[in-house]
Amino acid sequence: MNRAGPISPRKSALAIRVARHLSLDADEEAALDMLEGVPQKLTPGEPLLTAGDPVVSLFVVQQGWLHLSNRLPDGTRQILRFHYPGDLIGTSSIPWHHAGATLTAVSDCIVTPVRKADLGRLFARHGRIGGFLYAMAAAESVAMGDRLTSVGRTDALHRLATLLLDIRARLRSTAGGVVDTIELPLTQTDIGDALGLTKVHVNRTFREMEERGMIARAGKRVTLLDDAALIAFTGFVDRYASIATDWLPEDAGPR
Amino acid sequence: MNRAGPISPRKSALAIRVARHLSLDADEEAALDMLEGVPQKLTPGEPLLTAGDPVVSLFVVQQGWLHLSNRLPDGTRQILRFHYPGDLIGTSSIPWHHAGATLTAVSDCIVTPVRKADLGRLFARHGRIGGFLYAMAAAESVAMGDRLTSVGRTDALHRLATLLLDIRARLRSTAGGVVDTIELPLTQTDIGDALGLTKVHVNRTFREMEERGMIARAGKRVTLLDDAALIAFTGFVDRYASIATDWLPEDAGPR
DNA sequence: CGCGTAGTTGAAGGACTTCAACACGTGTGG
DNA sequence: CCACACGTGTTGAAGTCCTTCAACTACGCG
Repeated sequence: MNRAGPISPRKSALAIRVARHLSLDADEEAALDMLEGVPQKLTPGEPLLTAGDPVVSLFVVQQGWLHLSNRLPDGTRQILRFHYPGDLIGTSSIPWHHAGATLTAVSDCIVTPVRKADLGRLFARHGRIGGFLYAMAAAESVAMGDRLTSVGRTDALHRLATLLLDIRARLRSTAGGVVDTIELPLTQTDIGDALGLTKVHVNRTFREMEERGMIARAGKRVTLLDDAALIAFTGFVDRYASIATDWLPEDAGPR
Repeated sequence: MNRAGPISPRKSALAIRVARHLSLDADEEAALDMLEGVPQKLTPGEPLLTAGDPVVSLFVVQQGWLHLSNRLPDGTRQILRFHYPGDLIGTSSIPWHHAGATLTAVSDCIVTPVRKADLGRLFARHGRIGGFLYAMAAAESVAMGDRLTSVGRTDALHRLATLLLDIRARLRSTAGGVVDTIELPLTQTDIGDALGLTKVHVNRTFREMEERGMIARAGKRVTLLDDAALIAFTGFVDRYASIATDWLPEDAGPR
């Protein structure tokens, strides 16, 4: 359960994220440091967890992108969300003993396992951290609601524009600085599976965005040309910009 | 913050649900009993929380249905999920100071407020309960993923069939017994907003389900005629049947 | 160089929407 | 007590956005 010292001397991306939102005492910090297991590498397209698999561990994304997806009996797929460094993933298997959906690496990834029982102890002993994880989950749930709204109620142009803004917002919040060019490791098929469209129509929609001067493309690189216009066009709201923790007690209190 | 004794002497639907999954000690039980405020009534169509409103309290559903929705600039609406007795709602406002989406009563409802700061204390002091709430949120998130998959990747017939099975499953898990006739308080416009369809097409789809012998209708009452066939048709999975808590410590431990 | 995957484009078809009208029930005020 | 308004449900006809099918091109890698 300890992290392998020589391999990864750095702090976990999750610990960093928690610490950015919550001032931790020594106990809490130690608990977070003990939480994750040995880092594990994934290559693009490699599944980490398949729906139905028995699960004893969740994972923390340290590097790279993954996506969470469902597959229907007829083989079609729906991508539910993308995950980035600092995300706790596999949470769809918490309420059951088997995975509720499939996790797949999009790019080269490094993830660290978190045993469910260890997460349980973290919740029981360091509930403020549990509260923060709850807030993170709530934010992701709202973001998924935005996606559902986009897929259920808008046309292809709006869906794609929203997705690009969403990805850009996530990259900004992890990369730190301002990003306006996105290096997309996704295929157009992937994008279609996220938006509820065919790859053919994704392609046509990209072209239309280009013709309208909304984006510029160069291979897998996409540049958003007019931020303000795109945000006005889609009504996009950045759900990751901040996570409130002022509803949690200031300190951990007596234990 | 105390429940008004004479008005509602019964246990909260949330406390009942937690106790069904977790064996609580006296401390935990007391904390749950202190959590909720004075019950509040809602009439059908009445908003409880509108996206953007400042929020200091979440709510527990004691009676009735509500739905969570987003509204787009052009006035169209997407219903994200329905909420039933025992659900903790308004969680989409936890990560922020303003509501992330709108909550509206579908039928006559009774809800009890939970102040965010009180929830924070519950997480900090009784982390096992926090863990259970986390698991509940994860299950709801998976259910929303199923809805997204349905809307993004299936036709109207599958979407409606899945929604009916989903509603039926929720009613079963709260009502206890087996239910095969559903009294729908929803308009066809509501259903369309949940499925990403127009009310016109919802109507045609109802008719087609009837013609195919999948359902029978009498006013707002819908009967599912062949369970096995419907489940096979949709690939429906009941996400509410059970919530695992064995990843949490057996007891609260020293505090 | 050849093979596989991803991207691109055209043409035809289909699922759903839009527009429009009417039916039905319920509550409300003249 | 009927007239009327209003929300909901229902149905038809026309239109549109997206899919399907089918090529063909571009790119990367053995």
